Amino acid sequence: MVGQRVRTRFAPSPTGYLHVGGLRTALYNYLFAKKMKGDFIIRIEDTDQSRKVEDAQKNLIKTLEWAGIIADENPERGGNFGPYVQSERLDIYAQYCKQLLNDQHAYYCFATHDELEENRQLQIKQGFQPKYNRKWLPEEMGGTIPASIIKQKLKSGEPYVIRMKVPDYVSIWFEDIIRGPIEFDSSTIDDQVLMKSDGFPTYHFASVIDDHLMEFTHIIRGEEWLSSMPKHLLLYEFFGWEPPKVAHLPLLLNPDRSKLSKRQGDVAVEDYIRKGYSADAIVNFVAMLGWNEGEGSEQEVYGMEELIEKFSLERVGKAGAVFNIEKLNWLEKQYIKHRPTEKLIATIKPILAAELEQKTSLMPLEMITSEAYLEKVIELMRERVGLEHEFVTFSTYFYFEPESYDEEAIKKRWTPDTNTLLHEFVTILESLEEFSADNIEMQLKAFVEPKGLKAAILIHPLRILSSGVSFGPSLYHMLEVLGKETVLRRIRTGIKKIAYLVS
RNA sequence: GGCCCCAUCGACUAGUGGUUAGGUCAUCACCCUUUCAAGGUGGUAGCACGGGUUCGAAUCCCGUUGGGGUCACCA
Repeated sequence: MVGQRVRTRFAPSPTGYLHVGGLRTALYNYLFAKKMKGDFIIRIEDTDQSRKVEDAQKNLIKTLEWAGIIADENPERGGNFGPYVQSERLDIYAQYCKQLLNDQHAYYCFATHDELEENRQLQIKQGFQPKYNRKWLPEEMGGTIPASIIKQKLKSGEPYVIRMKVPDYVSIWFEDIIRGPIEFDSSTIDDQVLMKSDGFPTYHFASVIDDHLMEFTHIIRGEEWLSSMPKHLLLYEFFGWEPPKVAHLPLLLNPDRSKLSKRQGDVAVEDYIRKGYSADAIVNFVAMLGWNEGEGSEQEVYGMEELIEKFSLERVGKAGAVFNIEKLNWLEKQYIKHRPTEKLIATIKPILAAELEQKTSLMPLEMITSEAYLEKVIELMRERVGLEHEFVTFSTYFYFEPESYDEEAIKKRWTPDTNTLLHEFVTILESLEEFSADNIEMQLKAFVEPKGLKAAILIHPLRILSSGVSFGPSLYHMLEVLGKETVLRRIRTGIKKIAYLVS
């Protein structure tokens, strides 16, 4: 064990989307492995055939890679410890199960579902803990069923499961990297089913076998697995294997402190991708939910490389953390603020292209789709958007004519003289040789000051007419970017369109 | 309910016996300002409770309360 190359795993079941909690588990496994110059592996736990979802495995891997979490070994890429899909390892589990049977650490159980349920209800009614009653424990293991009966049942092809025999009244102790020493009494543990009647192993059995065979040195998983730890440890003991080190991560919580779930917001990483969050922000955010650098650090923004460099399991907290979307939003803004313009352009382009398929623009297409133009939009909007797609969706007026005008703002900003002033100023704008921000500002002030008026008297109406809304970047710069032709057109048609409001 | 885990501002957290309990998000006020942002300054706000241990506890121990997880032929 000492000096061994670190190997960690993320072992999701392919039942659908990637949960943000799963993303964090995968992240921590990845960070730890990379920090230790080891390997991170993805294994698919598809031992429940009924819950298997088509394409889920592909999607899981794809989403993880989107986040920058690249596995060294996975079902698609392969590796020296494959197969990495449990349904392809059935013969392996059968073989180890046989060993347990031979060693009398496991036994056949022919109880039916109804029988088990009945037993369970009875125990609950009597105030006992629901627990398998060991009806099928064979004589030679201390039970009542003679070997001959078992043999006969087997021969007749009756369905059965195989259960592990949990020793009575032994203390099971282990050291969790995050939580410290934890102790369980074996009498509280049920005789866990190892092999289901369909021939598939249960999670507990398959994961122990695989974790050993795949030579993982550290198991990092959610706290919901903490209480099944003793079963796993017993299995390691039965086989005479050295268990890996374990770390149980605190849960991610809803705002009401219950386990993070659907119904109270989005839990799928895919939901956040769809909304437009970037991998940088999501990874950064999720990493900080339960881990911090400590030592008085006040840093909030971390890139993947930096996380790898600074991550440590010892600094993972024990208490659950609420998934607070506001902080995510803030982080996203931080990233947008510092993201290279070229990168932003690359993500905006297809979004704009899609918009242009839906709506027609009166502006020259070559112009508004050019990188030079997008760069100017980004310059003006960078500190005003919360998500990348908002360079298009929150800034539509840079590409499309206003569809409506903020009526509230019009009522507030229009005086009886506004239209007259506007008409006069449009003529001035039209005569401008150089349609630059400085020039527009100069002209506007020169126009307004002799009249004893403030610039604001025209600034607001100009903004509303040319953008439709009352907020946005510096007016002069916005007009410059829009261009003379567009600005003149919008003011002229705008005045007509809002006439009903200001007559 | 049994077992297990957890507990510092509304949220994420720093803190490992002696601090005016620090930072970030959110929130409030002010400044900047043509708007909206961004930025700046300042403020409100926290050690769940009760016992110990100690000269001294957010920090260590016990209990209480509260929250969470888990008790399947699901993972």
